[in-house]
Amino acid sequence: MVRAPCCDKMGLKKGPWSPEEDQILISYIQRNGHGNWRALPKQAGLLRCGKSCRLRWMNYLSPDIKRGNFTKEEEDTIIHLHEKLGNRWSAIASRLQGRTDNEIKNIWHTHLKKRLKNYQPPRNSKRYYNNVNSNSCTSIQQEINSFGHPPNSPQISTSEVSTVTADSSSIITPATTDDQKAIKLEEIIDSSEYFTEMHESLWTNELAIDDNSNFVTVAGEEFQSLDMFNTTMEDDMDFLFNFFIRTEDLQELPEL
DNA sequence: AAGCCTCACAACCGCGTTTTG
DNA sequence: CCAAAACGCGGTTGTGAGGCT
Repeated sequence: MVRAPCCDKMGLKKGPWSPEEDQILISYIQRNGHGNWRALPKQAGLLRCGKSCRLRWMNYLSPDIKRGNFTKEEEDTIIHLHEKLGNRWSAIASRLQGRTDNEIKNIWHTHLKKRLKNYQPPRNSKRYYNNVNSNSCTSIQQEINSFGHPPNSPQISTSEVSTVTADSSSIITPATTDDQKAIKLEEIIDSSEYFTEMHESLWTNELAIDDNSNFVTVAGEEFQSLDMFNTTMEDDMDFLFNFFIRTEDLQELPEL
């Protein structure tokens, strides 16, 4: 592959964008879209390379971008997804509405890495999930909505509350008992399609899925196996439970 | 007040992948 | 099918702002 000459070799401008340049780029894209980044700067009258224009638009000017500080919930999600996906910043960004890969990469290097630096997850961490705060509930719901969710199943709503039924759709219900907030995982995905077996057991104040004791979660006890899940769902369940564990762990992380 | 240091983040660079002719 | 062009990603750097001495 032949490398395109870099901007300075073509006499193009580099460095920070001026408000005037921003305005030209915004106006042009609003009028014409951005079908061809290579051709865009010339057509728009910008002395920038297409790559620079694309980056400026994608990372800063696009109206889809959410500005402002990351919430604790977003940070927790990033930490979890990084654990799951590694440095695949764009994949992480795709699961955080309005955040760019560059932004996530930056916040990882400047904030979150430090936050994790002195933290070692407990060995043999207990795979129970209890006493989770409501923000985490929301995070989990967002995660499940955006990850591994079967195409036809409904999205999870924070306000949804239900009881288990044989054909219930995926619902995670934040259940509050006194000061405790816990997750009651009632049924994640339609059992007939995504689970080889799904017992209709019901828990409150703990995350638990029962499969005739093959896979049991009780506060203080570890999960035992994922054998109950069929292969199409296994990765997603692995993700889900890792997330529960991580979220639990994260509650012990020091604040910045 | 000045100089130095640290931090945050926008932007660049190089390379792999995908698209196009 | 192939080469060139374009795109997109992740690592890295440059720079301005703010804090500290």
